[in-house]
Amino acid sequence: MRPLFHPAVEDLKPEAILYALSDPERVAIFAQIAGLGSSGTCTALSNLGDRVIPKSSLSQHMKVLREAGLIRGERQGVEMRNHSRCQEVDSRFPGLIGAILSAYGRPPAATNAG
Amino acid sequence: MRPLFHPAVEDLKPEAILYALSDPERVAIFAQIAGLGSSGTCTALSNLGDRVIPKSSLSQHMKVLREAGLIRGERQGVEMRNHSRCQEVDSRFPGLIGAILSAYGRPPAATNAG
DNA sequence: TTCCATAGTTCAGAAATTCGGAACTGTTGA
DNA sequence: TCAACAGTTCCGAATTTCTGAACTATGGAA
Repeated sequence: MRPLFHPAVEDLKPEAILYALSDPERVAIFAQIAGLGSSGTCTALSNLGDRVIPKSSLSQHMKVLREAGLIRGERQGVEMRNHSRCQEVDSRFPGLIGAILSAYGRPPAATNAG
Repeated sequence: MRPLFHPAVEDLKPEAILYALSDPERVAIFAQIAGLGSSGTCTALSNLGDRVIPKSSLSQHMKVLREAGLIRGERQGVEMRNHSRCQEVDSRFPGLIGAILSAYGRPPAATNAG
């Protein structure tokens, strides 16, 4: 398995972020991770909505979020701890994540994306 | 040719807006329309970037922007006048368009999206 | 060490989407 | 009636997405 790729803050691309968050399922995942403040495992994120996301699909979703720079994933034992990169993204694109989450009716926690 | 579809403000979907603006070519088109303040024809929008967009592709792009509720197109004689729906979108999702255009390095005019 | 369970990734084929040239529609003007 | 023009629709090729199955990696038990 190849190591996970995480873009540097200066390499963040708005199109990747918008694309990643143009899928409600990914938004639910991201909002959960960002809302927790802490990390979350993939498995814990697989049944947020009205269906159970197949794990191969979930893995793809996580990859899209990761490569857009929205989350950081690091292996911890058997599982993967995912946490949001809201502050980094916000430093690069101020207000973007907040506006997006608000539009989805998922008001961001001030400490995470404000 | 079927009549153009434009969603009502209350039917705007964040996912459609983010998807539409996850393509830099569409962002360029939208920014041009929004920035003009006035309307623009499709043809005038076809060579904004570093390539000429084929007109069938351009037509698709316009459709995506239109159906996301970002622009309104109305036939005027032979051509189509397109104008932005920034204010309507902004009334529904405050700050969203501004944050997105800013992230793309296309600061929105205050009168159009603020 | 070997085996098993768990967490997540990668593979691969089917389904869906996107791209763009060619054909078409609708409007204007000669 | 015809030609020119603006934009849409069609349709086949290329790309992307989806997801079950196979695989990798880690940890714990025997």
